[in-house]
Amino acid sequence: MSQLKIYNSLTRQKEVFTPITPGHVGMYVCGPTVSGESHLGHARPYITFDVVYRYLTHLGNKVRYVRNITDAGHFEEEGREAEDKISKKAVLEKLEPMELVQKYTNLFHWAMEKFNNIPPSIEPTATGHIVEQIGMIEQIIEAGYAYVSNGSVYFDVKKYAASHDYGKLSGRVIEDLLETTRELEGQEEKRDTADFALWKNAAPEHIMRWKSPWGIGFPGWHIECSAMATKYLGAQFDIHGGGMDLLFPHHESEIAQSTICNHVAPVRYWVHNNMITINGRKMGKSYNNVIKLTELFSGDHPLLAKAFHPMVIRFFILQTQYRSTLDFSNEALQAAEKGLKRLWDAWEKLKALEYVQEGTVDENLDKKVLQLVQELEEFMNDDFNTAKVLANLFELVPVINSMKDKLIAAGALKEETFSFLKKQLQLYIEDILGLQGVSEADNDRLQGVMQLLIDIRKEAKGKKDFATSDKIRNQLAQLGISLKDEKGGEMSWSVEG
RNA sequence: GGUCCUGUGGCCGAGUGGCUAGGCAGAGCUCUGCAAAAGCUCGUACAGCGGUUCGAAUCCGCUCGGGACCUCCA
Repeated sequence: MSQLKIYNSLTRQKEVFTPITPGHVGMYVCGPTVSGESHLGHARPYITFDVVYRYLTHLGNKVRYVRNITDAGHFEEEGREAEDKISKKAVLEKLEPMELVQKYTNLFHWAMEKFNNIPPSIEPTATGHIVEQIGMIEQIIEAGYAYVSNGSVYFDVKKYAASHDYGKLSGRVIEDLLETTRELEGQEEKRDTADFALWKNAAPEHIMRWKSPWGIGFPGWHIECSAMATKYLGAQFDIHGGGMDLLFPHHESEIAQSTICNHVAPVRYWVHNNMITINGRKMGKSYNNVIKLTELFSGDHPLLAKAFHPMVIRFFILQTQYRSTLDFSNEALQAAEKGLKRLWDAWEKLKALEYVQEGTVDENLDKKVLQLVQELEEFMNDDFNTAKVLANLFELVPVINSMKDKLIAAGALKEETFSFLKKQLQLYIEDILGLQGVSEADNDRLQGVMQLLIDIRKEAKGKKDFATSDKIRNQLAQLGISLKDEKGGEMSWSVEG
């Protein structure tokens, strides 16, 4: 049995994964900022780390999966016009900030459920942990690595860098950071442009504001993750995940803050997913090329040829290794849609198949199937290579279909191979990859009606009354239900997306 | 400008020295009342140039292209 290896952004290589406490894994993933709707790009980390969570659990670990909700808002822009992002938007929409936060949190949860993502063990909110954040900032000040300036608190990067490696994670060179001159106003509060805010004083018009030892204000950009991760996972924990775009400054700063407070590197394995691109460009607000999840599911977007089921998105994302960029296009999504259907149909067929001892065992086939199935674990252990897992699953599809259609004798596989195949596919397709069928036919009445139509059509076909049998099939097709004749006179149907 | 990543067949995308990735689309065949599905077969791809090597998509160099981060960002 191979060992799980994870690519660690910190060391830039794959490392054997060893939890700090055997049998237990602490995992923190940067969650959404609920000042707006999630888009396709946001789907990637949550699906990626859902699979990581599922796989670690499958390996027998008790995993505490913490994913925050950023509801305190960050700055839209640094400097004079600095405004709390959430309060600013709330003014525009004439909503209470918390009403807005609730709305987008609900939408986020709804999307997560559609993706079949398992909810995290703890989903802490930034606003619910102001006390912890203030406490952490006080510790940093006491340690001498932060200073108060005009009601704000800044982390002293230069001082930290003198004794620590600031830039280790992101590959930044501290000298370059210190040299960078920016023409942003408000910088005069800082001793150095590379310093980052731990606490910001709030202008009177800010709606979201809290009391602190330094006056009325709100927490800085990076402190919430440090505070909540420390609280729920301890001073040092196993995995910290997030998008690659968070490497700097967010995660780099998290390391600095936590290291000062807890005197230990906070994270053992930093794991980062790559971006989803559209026309080769990162999907993001600043590029004006986002497709929101609600638009994706409804098809209501000029760039979309049609609506796409959340499972299709999940499958689309899992077809790529998480550290590669993934380019969006209608063509690619439609390919994913058909691929998922093919895989799922075969899986459903296998589920319904029972082992029969007939014919002789085809040793070569048996060996091939066994290998394909056994490799699934190997691929997952190789830095969660879901792309390779899916490739193997697809290689098994013709075998399953051939068994179903009796092109391969039911006994061509050894009984133990057959049951192993069934068991592992259940495990990998449903439990680990978390895939589901896209059919919306889970409706008893529809099932009954369809069975009736199938019976009538069978009778008609038996009498060579093709006019009737074609009428049933054609009219169902118009309703978006496809009826297929199978070998042996059986019929199957499915609702087309 | 600095740091880093990347360029695979019509599209998406695995793959870091020699063994068919896979999916979608396309072509042919089989099965079939027809259709669909399914099965079989096929395209023989690795930006360009040069180098290392018995052998490179895979290592090195250069050229060209794309991108990320350096600012909120999954």
